[in-house]
Amino acid sequence: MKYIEKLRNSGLRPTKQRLQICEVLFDTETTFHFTINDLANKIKRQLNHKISLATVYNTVHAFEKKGYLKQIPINSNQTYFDTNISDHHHFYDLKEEKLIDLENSDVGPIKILKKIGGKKIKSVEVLVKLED
Amino acid sequence: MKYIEKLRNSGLRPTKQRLQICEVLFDTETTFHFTINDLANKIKRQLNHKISLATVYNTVHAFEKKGYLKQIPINSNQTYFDTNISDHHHFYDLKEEKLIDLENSDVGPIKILKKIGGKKIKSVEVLVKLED
DNA sequence: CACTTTTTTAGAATCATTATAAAGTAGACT
DNA sequence: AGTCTACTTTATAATGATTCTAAAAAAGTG
Ligand SMILES: [Mn+2]
Ligand SMILES: [Mn+2]
Ligand SMILES: [Zn+2]
Ligand SMILES: [Zn+2]
Repeated sequence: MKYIEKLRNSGLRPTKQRLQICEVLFDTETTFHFTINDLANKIKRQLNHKISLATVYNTVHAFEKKGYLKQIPINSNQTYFDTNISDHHHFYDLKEEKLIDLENSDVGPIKILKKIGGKKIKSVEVLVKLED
Repeated sequence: MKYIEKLRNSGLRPTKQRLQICEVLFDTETTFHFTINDLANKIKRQLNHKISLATVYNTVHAFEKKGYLKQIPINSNQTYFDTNISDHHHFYDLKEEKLIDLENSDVGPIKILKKIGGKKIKSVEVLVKLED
């Protein structure tokens, strides 16, 4: 399996659940945005059995810490994650409550002119809210 | 009182609680970022009595809907609001878990080149995460 | 196989937020 | 002022996403 090494190299044991979650998350044509609940449903649908919700939470957080997933800063009652870990931004359609990728090339270069002493920039994320 | 008109013009009755929350929010030298809980504590401290938490929630949401407050898109277990309603952005210090204003002039102009049919851009918000 | 450590799991706990519904208040009109 | 109505406040309950717990299962090691 192609994810066994990836997990081992991250210090995560390649359990059946983690490998299955890898398939659902990463064996896809395109990247996508999801909440934990979205993912739990997708797993049940695709694999025809459920993985404990606690495991889904644990795994998503582990993958996020390892950099295999990104959290999207947005105000929602649920946390959104992204399988697209490239440097990119988002439209948020307020009516549809949907996220849409904005590639870095779709946004001009962003210059941060202000500096905070002793701190480094870890990420720059743009959220563009859309209305009708 | 200077907030009576403001509230009336928004279709909000100028109640004692709303006027007091206006004072705490807007009678300040500088703008600030807060959670509902921060605000409830600030009220108790500054006014020496408490306003029901439900009223604080109701009022903050009413003010946000009227445009007197902005919600800051950030992943936290609590929702952050901003009394600075100007077009501006934020640093988020991951270590200190603090928000810092980034004036629009501190960030170069942002060009959104991608368009979504039938949708208008309502806001463009940049979140710059800081680490040590 | 033993043994240790990590992981999974169901269910409970937490806690920010929202809903409920009864009591209070503001505004309008006699 | 008093009456009426719609809006607001409030304590409290309900909701629901997330985290915690602790016991059972699985993984890795030799
Ligand atoms: Mn969240
Ligand atoms: Mn929130
Ligand atoms: Zn994305
Ligand atoms: Zn701000």
